[in-house]
Parts: sequence; structure tokens; C-alpha cells
Amino acid sequence: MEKAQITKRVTRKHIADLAGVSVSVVSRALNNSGYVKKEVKERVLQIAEELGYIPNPIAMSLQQKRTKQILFYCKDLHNAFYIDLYFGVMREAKKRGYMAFLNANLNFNRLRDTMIDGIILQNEGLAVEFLETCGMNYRLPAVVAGFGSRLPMERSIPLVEWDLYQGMEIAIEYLMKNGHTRIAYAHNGSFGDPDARNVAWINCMQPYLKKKLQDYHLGIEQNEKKRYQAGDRYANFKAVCGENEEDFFKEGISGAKEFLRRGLNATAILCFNDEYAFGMIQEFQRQKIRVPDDVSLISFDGSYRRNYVFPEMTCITCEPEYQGEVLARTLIDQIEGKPFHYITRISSKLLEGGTVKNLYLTDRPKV
Amino acid sequence: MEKAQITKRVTRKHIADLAGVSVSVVSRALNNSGYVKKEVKERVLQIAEELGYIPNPIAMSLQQKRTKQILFYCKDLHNAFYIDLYFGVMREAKKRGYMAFLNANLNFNRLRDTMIDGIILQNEGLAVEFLETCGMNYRLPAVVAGFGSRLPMERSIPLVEWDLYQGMEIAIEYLMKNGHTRIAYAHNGSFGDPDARNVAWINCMQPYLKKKLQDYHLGIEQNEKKRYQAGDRYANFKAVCGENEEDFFKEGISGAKEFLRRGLNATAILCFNDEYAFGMIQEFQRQKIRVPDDVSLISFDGSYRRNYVFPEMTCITCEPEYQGEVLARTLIDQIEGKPFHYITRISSKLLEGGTVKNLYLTDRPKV
DNA sequence: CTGAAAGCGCTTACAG
DNA sequence: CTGAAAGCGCTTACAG
Repeated sequence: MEKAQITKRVTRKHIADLAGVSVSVVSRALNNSGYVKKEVKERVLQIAEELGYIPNPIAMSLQQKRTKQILFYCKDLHNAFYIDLYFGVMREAKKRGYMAFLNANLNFNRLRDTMIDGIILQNEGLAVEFLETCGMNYRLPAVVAGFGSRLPMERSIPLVEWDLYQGMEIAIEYLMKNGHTRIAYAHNGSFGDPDARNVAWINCMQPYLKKKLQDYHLGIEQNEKKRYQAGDRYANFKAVCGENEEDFFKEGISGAKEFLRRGLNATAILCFNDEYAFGMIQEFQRQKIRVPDDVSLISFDGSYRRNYVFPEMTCITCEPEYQGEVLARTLIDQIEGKPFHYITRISSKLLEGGTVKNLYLTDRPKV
Repeated sequence: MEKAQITKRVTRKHIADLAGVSVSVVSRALNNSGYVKKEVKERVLQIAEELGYIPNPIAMSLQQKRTKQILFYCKDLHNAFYIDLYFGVMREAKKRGYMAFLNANLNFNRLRDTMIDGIILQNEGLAVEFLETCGMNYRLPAVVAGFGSRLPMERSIPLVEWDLYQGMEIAIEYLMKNGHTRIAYAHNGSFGDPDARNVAWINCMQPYLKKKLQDYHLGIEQNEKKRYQAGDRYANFKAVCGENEEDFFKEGISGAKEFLRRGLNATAILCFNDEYAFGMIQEFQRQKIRVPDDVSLISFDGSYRRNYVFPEMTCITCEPEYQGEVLARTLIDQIEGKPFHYITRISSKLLEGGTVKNLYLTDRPKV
């Protein structure tokens, strides 16, 4: 058992006394601003060095009304996508002279106790929550990562949105090129969700699946749907993005079970995101369904974890690190009063893996 | 394109003026400290509310010389173990009225620009780096998560160590109970590593494997070893824990390849950590080696990702969230000048999964 | 080139 | 119960 020691911190006053000058001079010398006689400056710097002087960032911030710190607020740390996104945020922040922190369980009320210049919000659902909790009068610069959720906000927040509508089109096009036409979509939403992935899938597949379209939709219906339509206008988004971290992996397991229960004859399934796909794959393994031999899979995200499954996951990605970079850039421009894009759209790109079977090659021998 | 708007922030002065009292009174009213006439207090509170007053945490911190913020410094965010550990840190911090942030790429030099009361270091290697970079004169309260690396430090830092020596004993005992005696150990270190897991494995298996012991050690030898022995005394630890995030997954792939190349007749492999095991499993899948039918696996960590492989991973764990809690508790006690344990040891526990085969049941039919 | 002074927004011992 | 005052550690316009 020990006690923390209290060391009196060295301040500019101490340096000034030792150097026989005023604090102003010390400040100018240390900050390299304004006139200071060369010898004086050197003496000050040397004394500072000797004393092991460390500037107090809090005092500086109080003066300058900025902290050079930003926060990535993300509850869903178990989702590998966001880890990569955070790396992008950090990289860009560093470039701009900022530090980027991560926090997962901050109560929005406590946000105001936090010493940051701005905040990056994980998704649209969290942006809604942010606005509700912090209200109108707390005007912290903010920016939100968008994933195609259409949801009403009291006040809008600058948005960096991954274009998942286009992403879905790319995925379907790729599957069709590989001979798939019975393509299911699996997520944790309902058939009527305005979510971009869902809408795009419906629009693209309607001509092919026609009246059977809804059979190929694997998601949450009925009960959940009811909750969505009634009462709290945000209920669904809270359920999806909300208070607690989501477990897409478990949703994926359920999705796989539902797929098998229905005996769906789809040759391919589009998965809401990577974690969802990992859940599906695990359940398929358990049930001895082979990917891609029995069914092909594509997921959205392209997080680094896609390399961790076998075969490697075929994904649609926006490159999460890139989205993170753009988020940080947008936020910092906003903080610094520079012009910035209120809405930025990031396009999708296909990452080929081994989870899609080319049906045209079915009868040929494998290499 | 838009410009960030500058809103003049409301201060206690504004409230004081409107309420017709002094700032002192406002402060006492808001902080609920000292005497304030009841009606005055109510008036102040109401005006604060109306004005949408938000206290300035920076000014408060400057006064009080504390920020109520702590940092978990962790480079290895792709390692699921640390995510869980961070959740534990957050939970405990919250309980104590602190906020816990995460940062992965902070330069230690920039640490002093950061507004935190203390720091939690990811592992022993990072503690060494911390001490080297920040030097002796920057005395930020700190605590380090320990994993059985024995390494020399200039100055010691309070330690919360997972007892991996005991963990290894438990793992081996469990394997033996299941009929295993040819048990390999796979990690990214050398046979001579003083790492607790390695030493424990050597001590436990020596009597069984005898002269063949080293054959069952899968790791990095020769070239790496040389580097370790020569020059920089920290070279090895830097390699292991150091500047850049590690890729245990890839190490696991290499380990699996080495295992197969040697044609090792081990019936079980102990894996350095979960991520390493995931890499091994993937390579085994690729090579059509079945776990646990062809070889059993146990890994150290027990992160949530262990549920994501099939069959579920059998692990030795310290329960990362628990270690995180103890780390935060130790740090905060230190910050607040309360007594704390300079060294805390956390014991291991087995999490049964499906990756260990009971060799005694080999010939019986499976359920 | 230098230093006294006011100020960032808050706290708190002290005199009234 | 209240307010003027000093102070946390730094910055910066201003007078010298």
C-alpha cells in the first residue's frame, strides 16, 4: 500500500523567477511568439528544460477556448468496422494536430463535462439520441457517420454517409454476374424499413423475385414491426442503433436459422454487415451448410475481420478508415471555422473473397 | 458549405448579473456548497436553466487540478481482449465519477497535452516505452496491465497482473484430464522467453516431453532470438508489445504452418492468445485439419470473440472486464491519494468450449 | 525588446 | 447569509 505522491508542478512563474524576467517573456520564449532577446530566450528555454517544465494544457485551453481534442463516440466497439473507422479518425486528427479519443458509454449528459472541441457520432441513431439528450442549447461541433438510415432529426448534423444504396447495387450486380438470381437479404430490420440497403435490395430484386420477393427477406417482422409503427417515433432506431450495443452476430445466427427453417432456395444471401455474416456462417457451419458451395454470401462493411473467416468474406466496403478520415476532416474544418461539406457521400467498392460461388462454373472441376 | 457558428457561452457572471447577486453566490448555489438563502438559490438555479447554462469543465479543472478523466492507452485495438478490458475500465470509472477514454496512437510526447488525471497502460512493453519517452520528471499517475512479461524498468509502475503461470497450469491439467500428454505451446516468442506462459509450459511439460520438449515449442527462434540477446535490451519487448500493433492472427497462421511442416504428433496445442488461436484455426481449416478431431486447442484470453469460432474456443481467462475494473480502481485510488495495492494478481479460470477432445472417449460414439 | 495588467471561467477562504 | 478578492496557469494587447 502506498500513497500517491504530490509533486508541485513547475509553472512559468518559477521559470520567470529563476531567469529574472517576467512571465510574459517566458511565455513568448516558450511559445516562440513575439519579440524576445536571443540570449534571454535561450536562458529561459534552458531553465525550462532543467526544471523539467511541462505546460499545463488546461490553462492553455481556458485561455484559447479550444482543447485540440475530439471524441469519437461509439457504443458498438465489438463491431470491428468501427475500430477501423476510429483508426482513420485518429490518423486525420493527428495530421491536423488534434488528439482523437474514443468513448463507448458516456452518458450524453456528461458530454458537457468533457474537454473536447467536437464529437463524431457513430451513426444516425446516436445522432438522434445526441440531439434529444443534449438539447438545442448545447452547440458542440458534431458530425455523424451515415449508413443510409432515413430518420427524422430536430436539427441536422453534418453527415458523412456511406452510399449503401449503390453498395447494394454493386453487390447484386456481382452476384448476377456469377449466375445468381435468387438473392435473399438478411438484416435485423423489417421488410418496410427505409434503410438504404433494404430499399435498394427491394428495388433491384423486385423484377426477378416478383411476388415472392418478401419470401427472400430475412429479418424482423410482425411484433417488432408493430413496435416500430406505434408510439415512439424513434423506437425502431433505438432498437437498432440505440441505447445498448447491438449483437449483430447473434442476429446472424437467427437469420441463418430462419433461412433453413424456411427452406429457402436462394443461392445467395446479402448480409446486413460483417458481424451479421459471421453469425450466419457460424450457424451454417454448425448445420453443415457449406459456404459458398451450398450458399453464397456477401456482407457490407469490409472490416479487417473479414480475413478471419474461411473462406475470406466477400464484402462491399466504403473502407472504414477512409470514412473515419473524412469524418475527422469535416469535424475539424467545422471546429476551425473553415468551409466544409454538410453532406459527403462515400461510394462503395467490392472486395472479392471466397464466399461467392460462380454458378456458371458449377459443373467444372475445381482447381 | 457552411461556417461553424460561434455562440457566446453563458457564464456564471451572466447569471449573477441577471440574479442581482455576486458570482460567489451563483457558484455556491450551483455547486450546492456553502450557505445561500433559499429563495436566492432557487432564483439562480432557474435563471441558469433558462439561460441554458453549461459549466465550463476546463475552468473547473484549472481550479481543482483534476479533470476526472482517465485514459486507457492501448495500441492493440484489433485484439478483442482489450476491448473487453476497456469495458471494465469504463464501468469502474463511471462508478467513481470518472470518464474513461481510449486512445491508440497517441505519441507519448503528446500525453502531456492531454487533460487526464491518470493513465492505464496496455501491457508491460508499453509501460517501458512510457517511462522511456516521458522520462522521470513527468509524474502522471499510471497503472499497467500485466501479462507475465518479466522486463526491467527504470522505475516501477503499479501493476495489475493476470497470473498466466497459474493459467498455464490449469490449461495443462485440463488437457491431461482429457488424456493429452503431447502438448505443444505456440506463441510468437522464443524458447528462452521469460514470459510466464512459456516458463510454466516448460516447467509443466518437461517431465513428460523430456528431451523432445523443444520440438513441441512453436515460436520464433534464431534470428529473432539473436536480436533479443544483442543490443537494445528492450528490443524483444518492442518487437512484441511495441511501436506497432501486433498481428497475432498472422502469427497464428504461421504457427499452424510450422506445426504441419514439422509433422508434430502433438494431440493438443496451447495458443498464446485468442487471436493467435483464430489464426491457427483458419489455417487448419484451409488445410482440412479438424479441431478438435485432429488436434485440440486451448487459448489464453477468453475474449468475446471466442464465441465467434466454431466450435467455440476453450480458453483460459482472467475475465478481461474484471482486470479492467481492477486497473481502473487501482488508478483512481492512486489519483485520489487513497491506499492501493502496488501489485495485484488476478487468477485464471477455465472457460470450456468445444476445441478440446476427450481422448478417453475417442472410440465411443459421439452424441 | 520587456513587464504590468487584464482576462479565460471558475472556486474558496475570509471579512463583513 | 453575501461579496470582494485572490488564485488556478497561461496569453496577449498595450504602454513603456
